[in-house]
Amino acid sequence: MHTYIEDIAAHEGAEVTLKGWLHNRRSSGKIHFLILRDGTGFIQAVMSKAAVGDEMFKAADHLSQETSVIVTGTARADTRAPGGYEIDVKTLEVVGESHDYPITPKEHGVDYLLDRRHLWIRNERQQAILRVRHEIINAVRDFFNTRGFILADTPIFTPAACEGTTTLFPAQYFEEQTAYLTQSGQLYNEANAMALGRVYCFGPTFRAEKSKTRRHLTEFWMVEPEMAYADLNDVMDLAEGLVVSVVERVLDKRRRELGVLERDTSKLEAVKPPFPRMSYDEAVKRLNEQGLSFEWGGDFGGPDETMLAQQFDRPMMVHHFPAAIKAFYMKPDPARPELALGVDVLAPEGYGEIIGGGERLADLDLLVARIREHHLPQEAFEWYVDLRRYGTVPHGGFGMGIERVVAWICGLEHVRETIPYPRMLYRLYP
RNA sequence: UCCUCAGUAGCUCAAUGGCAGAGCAUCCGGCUGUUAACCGGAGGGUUGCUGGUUCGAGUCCAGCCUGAGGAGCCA
Repeated sequence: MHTYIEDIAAHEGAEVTLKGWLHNRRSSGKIHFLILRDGTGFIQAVMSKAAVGDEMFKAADHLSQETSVIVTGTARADTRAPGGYEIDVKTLEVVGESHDYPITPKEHGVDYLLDRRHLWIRNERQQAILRVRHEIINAVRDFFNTRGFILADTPIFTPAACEGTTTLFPAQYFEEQTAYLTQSGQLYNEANAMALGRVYCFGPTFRAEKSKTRRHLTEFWMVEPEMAYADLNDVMDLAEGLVVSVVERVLDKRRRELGVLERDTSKLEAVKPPFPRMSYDEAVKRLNEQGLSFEWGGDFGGPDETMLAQQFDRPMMVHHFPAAIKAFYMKPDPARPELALGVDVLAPEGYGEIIGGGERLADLDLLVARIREHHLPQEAFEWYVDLRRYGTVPHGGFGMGIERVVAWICGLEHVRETIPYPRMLYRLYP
């Protein structure tokens, strides 16, 4: 049995064994300060020459960064310790040596760190981010699971594009057929919703876009809920509830990690319902009032999204987009067919779009016409069209990009730090 | 794909067209309360690559390579 650092408070005054790695070391002539980490936290182990004797003290002289060690000693409360506790070392055993660890306590460039991502994640800050990511994913799953949604995952190998526009990663599929890595579970989700009522899928998504920005990865994780018998308002209510629930959960369970990241939590505490909801028409008007010349009919760029979101202290929604800039499966507004019943959720503080979705096109004839207009091969979509042939109903849902949500909640500059091994244009290692 | 910027010691960065430097890391020595500990010493260089201008190029010019930020596209 050994003790995890996160549980140290329960062992005050007792002798404990910690198993971990040496994170850093400071030394004086007759006293060593060894910073240990074990994946659950960091703690300072104090080794005095008088307590352990010359031999063990000298052996600890040359312990280097990331040496794996087993330390036994007494847990002691100490106001000088950042975590409130220290260990007075009785014995120390080296499990595995570490020489010339490449990530030193000083600064490093992003490229250098990404080439050593497998080691970079040992860093306290990176650990905090990955813990928040874990909490966000759990919060998302709990949100849907406690509301009657069924997890029904969609395939990663797909026969054709879900949305004709973006580029796909091809893969050889047995003999003569090419498969593509999924760029959205959307279409399969609709079929699943017709079977199970309310569903969600949660998995990796692949986009072969040559995007080179702080908001893009080629491989990212997306959660996509879909509801039968739902309209645009139901979709917006669901998106709002999800975001509020996730932020509350992180504030509740991961305060310590947000502190490590120096996140201004007052910005997150402001994330309360209701979120402002604004039509595309209104958004265009606002942009022009703010001095950005934006023409009706275009899609928002980064600066446009930032300008819109900056006017509020919580996420905002833009709905009723021009149909021309949205996917073929979006339902047109019956009152104004040039508009699509889609919605985007924009995160505050300039983080941009975190959710995109809306009400789907449920009418058979119109869907077939749209597939033709978009020059998509109808044979590949016959199964999807079937959903309109056999008991079609109003339905809708959305997709939420996990990495963008993590970046926003953690207050990060770039989504590359939000996933253990980011895949980007020009980056496939490690 | 386009635009902008960057590339010098293991790492982070200095160096007016004129001797290649500092901090950290590593190694040696000192220190019983350090918090990216501190103090003293040592080793460490094909200045991304190729060519050009010049008495002389890390520095100026051209091309290429690699990366970053942004655009487009999207979550």
